[in-house]
Amino acid sequence: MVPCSVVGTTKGRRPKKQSYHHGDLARALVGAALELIETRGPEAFTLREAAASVGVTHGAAYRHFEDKTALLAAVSQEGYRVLAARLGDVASKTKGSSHERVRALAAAYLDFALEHPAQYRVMWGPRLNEDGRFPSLEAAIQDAFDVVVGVMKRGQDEGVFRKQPEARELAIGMWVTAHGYVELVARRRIKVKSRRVAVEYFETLFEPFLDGLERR
Amino acid sequence: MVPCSVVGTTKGRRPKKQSYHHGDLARALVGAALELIETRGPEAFTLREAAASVGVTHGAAYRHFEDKTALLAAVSQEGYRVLAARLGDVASKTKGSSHERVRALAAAYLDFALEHPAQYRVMWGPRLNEDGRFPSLEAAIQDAFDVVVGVMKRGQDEGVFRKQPEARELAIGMWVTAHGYVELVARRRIKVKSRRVAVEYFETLFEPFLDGLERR
DNA sequence: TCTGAATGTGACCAACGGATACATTGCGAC
DNA sequence: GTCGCAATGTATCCGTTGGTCACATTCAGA
Repeated sequence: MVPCSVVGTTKGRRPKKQSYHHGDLARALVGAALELIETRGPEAFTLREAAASVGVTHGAAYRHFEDKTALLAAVSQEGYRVLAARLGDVASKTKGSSHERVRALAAAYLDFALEHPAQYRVMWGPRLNEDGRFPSLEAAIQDAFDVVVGVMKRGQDEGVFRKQPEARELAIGMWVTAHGYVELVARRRIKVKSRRVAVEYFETLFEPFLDGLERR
Repeated sequence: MVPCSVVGTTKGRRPKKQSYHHGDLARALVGAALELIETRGPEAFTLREAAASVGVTHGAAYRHFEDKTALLAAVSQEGYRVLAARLGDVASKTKGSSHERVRALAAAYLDFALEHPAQYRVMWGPRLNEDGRFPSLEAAIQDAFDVVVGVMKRGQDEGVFRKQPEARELAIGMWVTAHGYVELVARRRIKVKSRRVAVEYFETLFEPFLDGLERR
């Protein structure tokens, strides 16, 4: 499997057509799409260019993706998969108080979003799940979200966080804040010099929310 | 001026070509664009259709807008103009404490965003101000933002809100929260039955932030 | 009234997303 | 092994879109 190219290894080099069949075109297309989106922006992204960049006619893409939107959904899903993995890592490896865990979680979220701004925009982009298309994308989003809910729940179980509202609501509050902040930074409404500064500035904004988490 | 149609009066009826020149095509196009965007979504919006809907060739649009993006920028600017007006209204007319004024401001923001979800998406859409195009759009955004800063400043002057961080930062915190919330609602990550419920739910999420505003 | 600037038209272009008929290939049944 | 079919990729076509340009029409000021 995966003879020619894998996600992240699609750097420019066209596999020079060693065989009629590609091997794992679906994955290669997602990789190419990711690269194009990150370099030229989601708006400029075209199916044809993605196909060409892996050495294949644009028609071939339709064997693996129903439409352009479906390919974008795959890119989005891949993003949520990586995000969930990172969040899960942070959640399990962070020692210390639940407060610190939440802070680390937020930092990981910001890091991901600011490292891959274009992909992040796809992940929040056009209505990808209109009428329940792409249930696997929906699941990937849920996975990422569940990590946050888990951390909140743990904080409650340890008696550090308040028990009302429920962990789910606390997680939503955090998501609202982090995402809103990312958007304002990405759209240059908040100007920060570096990613590190962005995270630091966020933490001061985030402090009231953290205080609000405290057990009453 | 404005002989044929004005923003908001472009309902379907084609002005049946009474004259070769339209009169105020720029405004009419923005109105038509708004209507199309709100009905079919920003992605499906086309310049040609907007031009056709006001009874004009698509080429004519280019006499008034450099590009499709420029037309979208105008739609966005119109949105910020209305938003700023509404916020200004609420800010000046709300009696009571500064807390209540901030709450009312947030409610007005949410109302606007949830009333015009598609336009709101354009307002946060593709990178419209890349490299400082559309300075007037930038100004419109600033106007809306300044209303919020003003309310925060007033709260500080009255000694109700803390003086650190500055009013500007407080306003940003509020913007982050409100916008993040709008996005989660619009993308159905937060499910609410009605706009009223959406605003109510927001206020519970928003409470910690309001508490954090308190003078120390 | 005449004339140039502003505005709208119509034809044209390249690129895109999508569909379809056809070519090539891998793989399981025999 | 080889045979046949399903999977995959190709070539070509189509309608639509954003954008340009030469030309037509109109308006307004001298």
